[in-house]
Amino acid sequence: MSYTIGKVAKMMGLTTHTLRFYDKEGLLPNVGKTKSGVRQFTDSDINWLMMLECLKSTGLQLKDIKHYINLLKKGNSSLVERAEMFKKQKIKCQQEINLLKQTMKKLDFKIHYYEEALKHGEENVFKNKELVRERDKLFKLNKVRVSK
Amino acid sequence: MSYTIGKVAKMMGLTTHTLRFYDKEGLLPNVGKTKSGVRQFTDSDINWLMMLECLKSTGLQLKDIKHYINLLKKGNSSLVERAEMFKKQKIKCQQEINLLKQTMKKLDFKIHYYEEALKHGEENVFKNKELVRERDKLFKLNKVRVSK
DNA sequence: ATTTGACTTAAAGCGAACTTTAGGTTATTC
DNA sequence: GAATAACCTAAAGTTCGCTTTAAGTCAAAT
Repeated sequence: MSYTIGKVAKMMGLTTHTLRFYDKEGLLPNVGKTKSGVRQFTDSDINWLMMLECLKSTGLQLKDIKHYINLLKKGNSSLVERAEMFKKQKIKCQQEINLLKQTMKKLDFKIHYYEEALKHGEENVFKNKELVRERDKLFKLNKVRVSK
Repeated sequence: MSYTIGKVAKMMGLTTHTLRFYDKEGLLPNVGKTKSGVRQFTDSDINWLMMLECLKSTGLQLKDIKHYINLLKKGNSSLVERAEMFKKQKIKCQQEINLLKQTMKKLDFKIHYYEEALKHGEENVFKNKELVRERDKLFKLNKVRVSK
């Protein structure tokens, strides 16, 4: 069984343009072509595409994935480096999550602020001392030190 | 008290280039200039810059922040829209976090995979049925339906 | 007085991941 | 057999948030 680029695009939720772009970038090794140049995707190409999507979803950049392809081609001798790749990526991912959690807190504050503003008028919001404390805790940039 | 662009850059951990860029983009309303054209930042400009950094950290794009500036200028009548802005942003942020948590699981799987591969050889990893199940659970793209 | 360093504008460049355009060939369907 | 749909390559364009470059003015220090 083989699939045209259009079929594959639909299957994967990508555009044909994106698939050709990936091919051009060397992210689709092994995709064959007919004599007239039409790409023929096999099931194994589809499987690789699924893997590619998964790697993307782990936050890897396309160039990282290309590097990963090269590591795969090296076989056994690249096992350690491949493992390292994912460990590093996990750390980055966790940091990202921590940052977003901080961000959530700031957004909650802003939302709280606007609730109060709608209830009591914007000019009265910071008469609520609790809100002032909350703001100061969340929004002071600790790197900033305004020394005269 | 007023500060030159260089001082402010140091204070805020930005470059002078970035500050001029923000100014050009209309993200720094109210920054004055000397007759010779040199920017003079006041404490209130610094405070606004801190707010700007905070807004950025909530995941807003510069154009959103610009829009927010316009809303601020409108005063009271924009309260509801400003509130909406942050509520929407919170939803986006939560979705992002959920995605990254999924990503973490995938990375954990990959790391687990490579631990096993280093212990028992890559060709033997999927003799461990538990790992196979784990893989299938995490890495099946549900949007993909390879129909004939 | 001249050199150094900080400031200015305007415009081009960058990196990531595509997307769009242009111009053309092939395959299918009525 | 002719229209239409799907494919092809190559290259330029897009968006975002800066960064870099170029060419110059201005102010302070030696």
